[in-house]
Amino acid sequence: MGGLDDVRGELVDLWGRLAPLWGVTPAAGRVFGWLLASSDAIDADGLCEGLGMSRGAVSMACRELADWGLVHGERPPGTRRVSYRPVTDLERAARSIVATRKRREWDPMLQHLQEWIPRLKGERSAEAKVLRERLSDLEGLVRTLDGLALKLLEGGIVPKLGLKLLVSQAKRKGSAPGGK
Amino acid sequence: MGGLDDVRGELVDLWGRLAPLWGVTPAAGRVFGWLLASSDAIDADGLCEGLGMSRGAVSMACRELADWGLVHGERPPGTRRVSYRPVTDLERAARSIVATRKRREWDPMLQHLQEWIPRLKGERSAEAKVLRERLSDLEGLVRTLDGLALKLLEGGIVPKLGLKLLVSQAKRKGSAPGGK
DNA sequence: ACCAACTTTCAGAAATCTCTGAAAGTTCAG
DNA sequence: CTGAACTTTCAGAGATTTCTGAAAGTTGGT
Repeated sequence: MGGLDDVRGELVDLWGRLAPLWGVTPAAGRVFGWLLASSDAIDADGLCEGLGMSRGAVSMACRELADWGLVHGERPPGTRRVSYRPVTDLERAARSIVATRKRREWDPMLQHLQEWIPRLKGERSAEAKVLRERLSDLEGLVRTLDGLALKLLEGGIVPKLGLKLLVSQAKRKGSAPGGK
Repeated sequence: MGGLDDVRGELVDLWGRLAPLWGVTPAAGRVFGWLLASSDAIDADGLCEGLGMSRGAVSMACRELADWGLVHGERPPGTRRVSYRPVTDLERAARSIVATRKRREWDPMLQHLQEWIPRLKGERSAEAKVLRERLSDLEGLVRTLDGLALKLLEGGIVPKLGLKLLVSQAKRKGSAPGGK
């Protein structure tokens, strides 16, 4: 009673609210939160009941989470029922998120920039000149961030060694999560 | 007349679609795109006309962009009309975005984690134990990412070469990350 | 091949987010 | 202080996203 259920509820709630900021639907966020708080794999019925969601919503959410690489479905031999478990290797999970966002955000951006800049080459107006410059700057920035993302993806998210260093530095500088 | 207007239109469109992925409303994204393509500052009327948006929407969008630190309003002396200009220092703009997202996403996450973990201390169940472990892992990851964000914020975001340094140094065993 | 056990799909309902337009508020010149 | 010139606010309209629930589709055992 008490503690565990309360914390689980708040966790589900927080993930439900934060998820959209990450391009994940609220339902998927809630499901993931619930799975995090379970020691065993859970099947669709369990999720429906636990979260008060419909069958369809659970199905959609699980599929979405599987697409993001955040959960795995498993079918115990002898049954037809799929149970879900969250990926507990957080490093891997974070990597899938970065990869997906890169594909959805940076890649189309770069693609368009590369097409737009040449199309402005002919224009003489001041407007065109300014835009051309700004787009070039933007391209530089996006390439830089893209490179950073790639680094993270390849090198196992900022190899733990370096990580600890960064973290301890961050702590020293007092970056306490501020008020509400 | 072709090129410039076409590119501007596509730019406005792309930013309108990408903006929500960044927690920015579509309207604000479109306004920013339009401003990027103008060599001069533009006032609310100009934006209404150029983008076909209502007065209220333009006002909201400009306020939002100002909150993110992506545009500045300026009032030429002798008039009451505010004109807007995009921040062209992209490094600074990117920094505002990171700072805002950190505040909205990581900080509340950490705050909750720090509160939840102690509340599970009393529980004996296997569920509670698993959850406690997972939350601790999560805290570690969030702290790591948070530290990385701070690094970017403090250290003039991505001095293009510096970045590579940061990352490659992180890989190198034992040596402290350079920088300041 | 057939059935029972599950899962997925999808049209319409519901909830949420965004925009409009006009009224109210603010600011400055005179 | 007053009025003109702008900006901000906000209730309701409109658009978009998300959820439900039942029907259709799969799958594995027999």
